[in-house]
Amino acid sequence: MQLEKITKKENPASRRWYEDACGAAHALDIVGERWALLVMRELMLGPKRFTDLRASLPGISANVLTQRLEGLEANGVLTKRRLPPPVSAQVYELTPWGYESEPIFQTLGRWAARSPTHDPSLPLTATSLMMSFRTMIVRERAAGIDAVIGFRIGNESYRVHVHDGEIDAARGAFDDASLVFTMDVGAVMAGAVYANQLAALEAAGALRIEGDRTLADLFVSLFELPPKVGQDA
Amino acid sequence: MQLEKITKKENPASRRWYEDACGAAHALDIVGERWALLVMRELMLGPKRFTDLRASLPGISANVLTQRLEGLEANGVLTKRRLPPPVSAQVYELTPWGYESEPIFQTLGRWAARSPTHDPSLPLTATSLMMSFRTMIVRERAAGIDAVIGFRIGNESYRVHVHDGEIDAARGAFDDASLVFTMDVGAVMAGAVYANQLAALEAAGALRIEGDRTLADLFVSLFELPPKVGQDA
DNA sequence: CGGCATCCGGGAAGATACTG
DNA sequence: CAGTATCTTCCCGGATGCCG
Repeated sequence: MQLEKITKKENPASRRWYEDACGAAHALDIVGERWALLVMRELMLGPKRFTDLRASLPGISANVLTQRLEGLEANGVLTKRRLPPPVSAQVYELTPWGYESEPIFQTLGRWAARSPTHDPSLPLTATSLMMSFRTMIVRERAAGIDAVIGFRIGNESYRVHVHDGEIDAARGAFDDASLVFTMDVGAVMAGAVYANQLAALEAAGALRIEGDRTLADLFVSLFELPPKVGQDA
Repeated sequence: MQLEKITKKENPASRRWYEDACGAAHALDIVGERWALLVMRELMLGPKRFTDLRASLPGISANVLTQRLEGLEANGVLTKRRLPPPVSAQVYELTPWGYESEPIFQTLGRWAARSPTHDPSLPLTATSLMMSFRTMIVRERAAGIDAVIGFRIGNESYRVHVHDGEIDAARGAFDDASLVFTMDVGAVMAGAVYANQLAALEAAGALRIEGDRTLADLFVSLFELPPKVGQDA
């Protein structure tokens, strides 16, 4: 008789999940594997294709990305869709419920921004930058503003709409923008906003500003990071 | 002998960490490993000792728990503390910043409660139950209430204070409670609250109610789960 | 080129046993 | 009670190769 490993291998429910009715535990069953949340983050501003996801997440390997996409699709977080001709490419898109995960990123980000070990000098994807705007805006400061701002980051374009104390961000064109920022990588804009380096970065040539310069100065003053641990609010 | 410990953990650019300035990514660097968030969850209502953590997290092995506690301590999320005599036991306690992670559990839980694959029949720790109260309370329904309720869950005691539309929960005595629920496991109370089974569970002997029964009926009506995916709000 | 499937090495997680 | 020690299993990361 093969009395080999009858342990728990046979029990499929037991091995790799938390068996816990707690909502947070179930969330971790779905998105707790390595890279899963970052894949979702990169899809928060609209569908992307496999290769673009890989490019946004340096460090993820193709097979892991495949596994995560399969798992997230099986759990109803995203869907695989084929664009109509002539594009005819395959893209991955969050489901409506998948898009509802944004508050998870906001609470994680707000909490970790206070971490003593957070290093803001690391690279930042354009998507992360846009999501940080939505998270870190100080509503009262933006209350009276209604403006459209364009961003060129590498070869991507983003349209940012400030209105009613909030921020909308979308990938794509920004014909109606009254101000356009151009830069190579998202970290530049993060330095302008969160380290008050707008003027210095423009002088250094890392950031180009076209259009309403008063709005540019105003925009970068709308945001505020939570204080680091040990520093009082 | 000491040359055994050539930890590659020090290599900054290579292994296992997302290299991403995004706050959410940094949060995952800290709490993204398996079990880390659940360990923190079990500490959200106050310090616990190693063995109690293990008991609350069936499935975690001792060595993994040791590693998580070390990692979380190194990142300033919790501290190891020795209780003064005569208890003289070692406990783990969240730092103030560690306690600030509660919104992470709330957003994760609220999101996952809508999941099509969520199974509320799994076991639920007492801590999870208390945190679900804090998350799922409908403020308007609780607005006019000020009451103290005691819970005996297994051999643990919890004091729950409903006031100003919110819930405070703490481990420990509840001398001033006007109502006491007694049960073996937290899942019973979850059934009473979230599946409207209060009367049935009491009749079945799974739940004992002492004190203000009107308050008991009122209490279980204060909470509401978000609708499942596919069902309208 | 985009989207995987496959194979491999190393390390993290899991189970069990053991110690101060 | 509070963890080590050890061994096994499995996942992650990287490279390669297939197929439309």
